[in-house]
Order: sequence, then structure tokens, then C-alpha cells
Amino acid sequence: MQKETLNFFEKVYQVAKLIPYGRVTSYGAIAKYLGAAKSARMVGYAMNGSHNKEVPAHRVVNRKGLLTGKHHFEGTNLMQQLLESEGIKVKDLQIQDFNKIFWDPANEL
DNA sequence: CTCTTGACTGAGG
DNA sequence: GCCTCAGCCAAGA
Repeated sequence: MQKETLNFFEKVYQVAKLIPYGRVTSYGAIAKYLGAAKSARMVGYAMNGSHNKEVPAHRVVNRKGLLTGKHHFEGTNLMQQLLESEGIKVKDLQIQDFNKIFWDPANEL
């Protein structure tokens, strides 16, 4: 019987994988969808292990659409590069039209 | 066990 | 819209 925390991490990965192409979401949105809106930080923490997974962590940003986690990627602009490759416009770690491409799992899923 | 840190968020000024 | 404070939970020292 796994702990709920472990299940939480697993769900984070699952939801992250479900993020449509050219869309982004926030840590809080995922956390809220999992029923742990107050554990948004845990979502980001879970992403630490996302490197070994097929999780598109570059599509997950904070509520402002800011690429706060870009420092966890290789290089200095890999995250922004990946997003722009999907048609997402990014300006200095800030996603443009964030409200338009924002994907809320609790609402869309 | 206690303290610090962190890919966060909401409320108040 | 920006800055600051507090709450939140888990992992590491």
C-alpha cells in the first residue's frame, strides 16, 4: 500500500503527460485537480523526478505563466526553447497569451 | 526531533 | 500591477 504522497507524485506525472500540445498549466492547477490545492509546491517538488519520466515539465509553469523552473532544465534557455517549439510565445521567461493557452485539468479534463 | 529550503499561491497594502 | 507576509507540505542536513 503506497502512501498518498507517493500516489500524489504519480498523479502529477500523469496529469503533466496529459497536457495538450501547445498548451500550458500551472502547479496550482494540477495540485487543485488532485485535491491538494495547498500543495502546489509539492507539484514542483515532484517535477524534480520528472526528468527521468516522459513528463513535459516545460509545459508547467507558475500561476503567472513565468518559467520559474527553467533553472532545473539543462542550459539556460532550454525550457523557453521547447515552449517556442510548440508555438508558445515566451518573452524573458514570461509566457505570452498565457490566459489563452492555459490548460486547466480540473476544467478541461 | 528541529531548522532550512523550495519548479507555489492567495491575501493585504 | 508590484511588493511583502503567511500558509502549505515534503525532503535533506
